[in-house]
Amino acid sequence: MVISKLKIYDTLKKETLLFNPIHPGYVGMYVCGPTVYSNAHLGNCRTYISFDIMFRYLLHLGYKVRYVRNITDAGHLEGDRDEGDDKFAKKAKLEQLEPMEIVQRYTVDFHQVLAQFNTLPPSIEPTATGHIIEQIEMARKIIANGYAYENNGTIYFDVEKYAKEYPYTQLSGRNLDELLTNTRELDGQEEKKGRLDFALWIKAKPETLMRWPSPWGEGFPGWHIECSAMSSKYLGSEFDIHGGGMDLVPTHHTNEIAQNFACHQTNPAKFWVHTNMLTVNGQKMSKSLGNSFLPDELFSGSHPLLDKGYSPMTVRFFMLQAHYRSTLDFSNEALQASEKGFIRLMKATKLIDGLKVKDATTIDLEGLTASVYQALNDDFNTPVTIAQLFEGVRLINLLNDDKETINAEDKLALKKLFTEIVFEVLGLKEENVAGSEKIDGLMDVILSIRQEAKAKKDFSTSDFIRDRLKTIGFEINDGKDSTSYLTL
RNA sequence: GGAGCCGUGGCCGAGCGGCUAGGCAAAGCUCUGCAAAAGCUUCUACAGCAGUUCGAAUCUGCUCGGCUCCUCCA
Repeated sequence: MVISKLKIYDTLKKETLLFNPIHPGYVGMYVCGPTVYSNAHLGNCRTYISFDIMFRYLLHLGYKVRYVRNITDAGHLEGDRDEGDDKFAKKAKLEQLEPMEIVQRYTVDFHQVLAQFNTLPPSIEPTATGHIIEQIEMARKIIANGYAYENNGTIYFDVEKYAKEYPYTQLSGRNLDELLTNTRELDGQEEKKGRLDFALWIKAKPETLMRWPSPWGEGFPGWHIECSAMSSKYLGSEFDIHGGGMDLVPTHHTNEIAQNFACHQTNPAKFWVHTNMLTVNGQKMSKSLGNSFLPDELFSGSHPLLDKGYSPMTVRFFMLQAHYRSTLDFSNEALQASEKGFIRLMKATKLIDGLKVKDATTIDLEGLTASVYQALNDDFNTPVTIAQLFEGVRLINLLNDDKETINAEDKLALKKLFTEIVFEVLGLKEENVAGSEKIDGLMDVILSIRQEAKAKKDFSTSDFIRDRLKTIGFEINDGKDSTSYLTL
């Protein structure tokens, strides 16, 4: 195991602290997953790619990680008014489908999209509908502990009572009094005692499609309770990392912490980790603003704001060139720059195997390795990690041009560094893998014909071959005594 | 209205008291039949104003501009 001095920023304490797992060698991580009532857009993907990096790096450091990411497939209301249809029922009525057909469709879509971005599947992916009993049980405990009350079949969390004993607004940094006075007056909330109270369990109306029996009659769970119930079930009442998008801080995660304290008297997570938003022209990408990109529109280039399509790995690389806690602006120019940079990185990575071995090493491999790990240990700073890798790219190219030398042992270490960081930790992979034996053979034939033409100074033929190959994705590079090709 | 974040060279984006970020683009050079690739070199910036400091992109205050949250949102 690499000696880790990993530091992570905790939203609750508002500082970057040394990470030491609660149980040495083991890490429990919970990330709020998607509500599967529509297609995942790129902003959603950014969050899950960010947590994928954390998952991968923790695994790389040798931890046994249990990564739990839920699927919200019930109980998420439109407008959080604690009444009316949930998002699935609404969409189901619209499309004349069963709510669970909606859930299935978008769960499959979510998995396909994330697989294209080469994210690892979580260890456990629990659903809200599969944990109704746990949610009811948790609501009962919170009632028994005195922090929730029933009104006509609906259970509300008593925020004002809770806030007298616990720092309810600690995560968001808000002032409770201002929240109480500034919160908007919403319709249909006269059943609540306090205006900040939120529902743990909601009574079903006659037309409600998704409903379950409970001690308080038929109903369905509130949104926030599912994460509290499922994280407690699979990771215990205290675990290492709880993550999600920054937009979950003021409501969802604030309420989750409140539920956990009210039930278990504990803050569930040692580190609260939040990813920043993906923006388009400076504005948050979101469905309601109508500026969201679907991954497929990006890959194919069919979105009106794009000049061309970009591959999943280009997009992943693009996202990793910004830190997860910064906003990242999405544009053609930025994507194009990333595309070229990514190709350069992959080309150099492929060159390592063919480097000539000498007696001595003239590059500072130790320094390079140390700076790469230093960057990753600094709150998963992938942009700096990549900057260091490009220093390595320069060195690889110098080695390839015989301007520096490397011995056998260091060549292995260089190979290990690039393989582990580029592929395992950053989760990048080669695309357009051609290199089959038949293609190699075919290219040998074509290149030898071109070589003959060059020898006869028939440059129009040799250039024709080179240009045509370029248009179909083969880059021809004439070396001193040999010619190589790369697939782009 | 309240809470908070941000404004870095042509573009993207790190840094967060002194030390080269990096990628892309542009220019020059080396190499080459010409290219490409690669290497080297150049462009050395921190919204504005004032202050703290031996020293500020980095700390403080104000101004301007943008964004997020307070309503579902990753």
